[in-house]
Amino acid sequence: MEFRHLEYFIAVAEELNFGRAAQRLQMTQPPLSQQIQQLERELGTALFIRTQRRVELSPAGRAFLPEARSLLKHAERAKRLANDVGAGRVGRIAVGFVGSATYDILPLTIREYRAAYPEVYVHLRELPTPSQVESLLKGEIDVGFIRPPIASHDLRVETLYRDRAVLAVPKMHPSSHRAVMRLSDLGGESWVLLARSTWSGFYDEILAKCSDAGFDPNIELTAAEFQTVLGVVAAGLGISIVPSSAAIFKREDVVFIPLEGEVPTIEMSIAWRAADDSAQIRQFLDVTRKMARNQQGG
Amino acid sequence: MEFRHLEYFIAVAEELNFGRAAQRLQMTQPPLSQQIQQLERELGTALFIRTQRRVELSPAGRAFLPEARSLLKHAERAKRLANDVGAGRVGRIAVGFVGSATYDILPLTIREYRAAYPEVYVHLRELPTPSQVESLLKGEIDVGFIRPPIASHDLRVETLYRDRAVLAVPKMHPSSHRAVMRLSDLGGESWVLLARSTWSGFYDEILAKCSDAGFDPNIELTAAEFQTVLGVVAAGLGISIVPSSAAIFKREDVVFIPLEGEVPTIEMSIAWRAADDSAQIRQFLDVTRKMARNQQGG
DNA sequence: CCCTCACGATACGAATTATATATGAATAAC
DNA sequence: GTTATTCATATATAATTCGTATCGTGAGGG
Repeated sequence: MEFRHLEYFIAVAEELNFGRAAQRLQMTQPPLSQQIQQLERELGTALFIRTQRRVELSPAGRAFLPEARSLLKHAERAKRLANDVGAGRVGRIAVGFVGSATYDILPLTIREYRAAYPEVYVHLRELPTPSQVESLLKGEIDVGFIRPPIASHDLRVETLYRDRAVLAVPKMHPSSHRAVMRLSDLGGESWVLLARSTWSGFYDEILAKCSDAGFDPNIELTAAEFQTVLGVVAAGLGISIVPSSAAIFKREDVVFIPLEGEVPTIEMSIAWRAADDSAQIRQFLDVTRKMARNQQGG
Repeated sequence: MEFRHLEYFIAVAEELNFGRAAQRLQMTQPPLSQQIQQLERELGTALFIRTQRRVELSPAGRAFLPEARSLLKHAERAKRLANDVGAGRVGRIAVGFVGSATYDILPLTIREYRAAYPEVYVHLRELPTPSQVESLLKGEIDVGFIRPPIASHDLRVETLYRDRAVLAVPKMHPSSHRAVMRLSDLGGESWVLLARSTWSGFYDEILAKCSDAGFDPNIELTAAEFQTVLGVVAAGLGISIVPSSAAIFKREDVVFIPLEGEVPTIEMSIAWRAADDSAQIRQFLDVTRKMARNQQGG
């Protein structure tokens, strides 16, 4: 039995006339008769009673008709489902992100993506960059907002935007009134940095830039989140370098001062499996890129 | 899309290897690859990710797999249903019957048929013979226990059993002690007969036999059921002729006396549409004939 | 009563389609 | 580097569907 037989059967059952049914099916009558006979042979029962003048459904045919219809409908649904999933209109995508992505790019992207693909379930998971690399490779997440650099040939990385690094100093600090500063002025300070485990690239680069500027920073303490870093700065325990976007945590007692010259690169990137060319990923990346562009302009 | 494609897809999805799947399907690998490609083209999406070394399901394939399985199951159910209905194992049969069939043949037959075909819904309807003829022709009932004769070329009739006609007289009747009587002895009696509308053949035959016996019966009244007839006989309003099976309505005040010589034919028959050669009818007739034989023997 | 029409079944050739064989390309394992 | 494995492609063959022509059978009309 093939779907063809079901379509033929339904046509004959509705027309109760082989000739008209054949016409409707864009074919001639003899093959239609044959196909119906073939179906009846397979079912082991007659579907029609041919009374040499009119055709009518047998009890078996009457029972089979709704089944045949529902089978065709079911098949259509299955086809559309496969197509929808293939086109990324329905499904699931697991998104990893570093904490600092929640300041701007993540909520924008997720909101936009959900509006465009309401049938895709978006699973969100906050993870530091190294864990995201693992999770991507394991397939636990499909895409991740990360802080470069990462090293894996199986992953693709794309920079979304670059942020200026700015100095964060307590309001009571003697230099808090200055419009701009340079790293080389800061040799004697105590430092509060974002923990290396959260963003190793940033940490290492700050150390490298300080070294270039001729000093070895005196690191008072490290914290896992920028919010905590700023809290500690506010308490007067030291100064820090943060992305300008961290300024959304506005505080009365902290002042942000732009840095002159070579500053640490502060990039937000998105990463995904190189082997994954699914529509979901493609579409999610498109939305993300668009949001990144908009944000950079603003 | 045809069922073939679904079977092929499931095989590949389960083996995740075109070669082994082809082997399982008793075919070679190239046509299997082609058929899968054809299916993917129709669905507008890839079902597998071929990574040149291993095959895995795409998201669309993962979504489509349970649908494909359920479609095949659904098709199997539909086939079995058609076959069951065609073979008369499930379905519905509407049975008409005259009141006097409830004395013996009807309950026996229905009980036996239900035991043999528990999935066939048996619809029962009490109707006098002429109404059954109409209902059979209209298709409102499929088979009927009737009292012959009936006249219709579109119906088939088969006699199930013949009953002796016996005389029913009140206990106080002067002849109530006699072992046997003949119609010709009964010229002067008052008669209570089953209404002509209930069983015209019987009524007409009694009149004919009486005429043969040399008298014209004085019909006091007619009733629609034998039970009522016997009640009136018991009340002493007259005597009657009834099938011996009507003796199940045993009453203290009525005596049944066998008739000698030519007695009215008392037949129970079964009728069905000549055009109807459905399995249900065939099987119901078989059961009915078997019950009729058993009963006659007993 | 014969003729014609309508309708489904059958017979057979043509076209389409699925399948098999042979082969290629790419990758992983030794 | 070589071999084995695996899926894709090209071409040939087999199967099957489909179209054309025709038959058989009732029903309706003249």
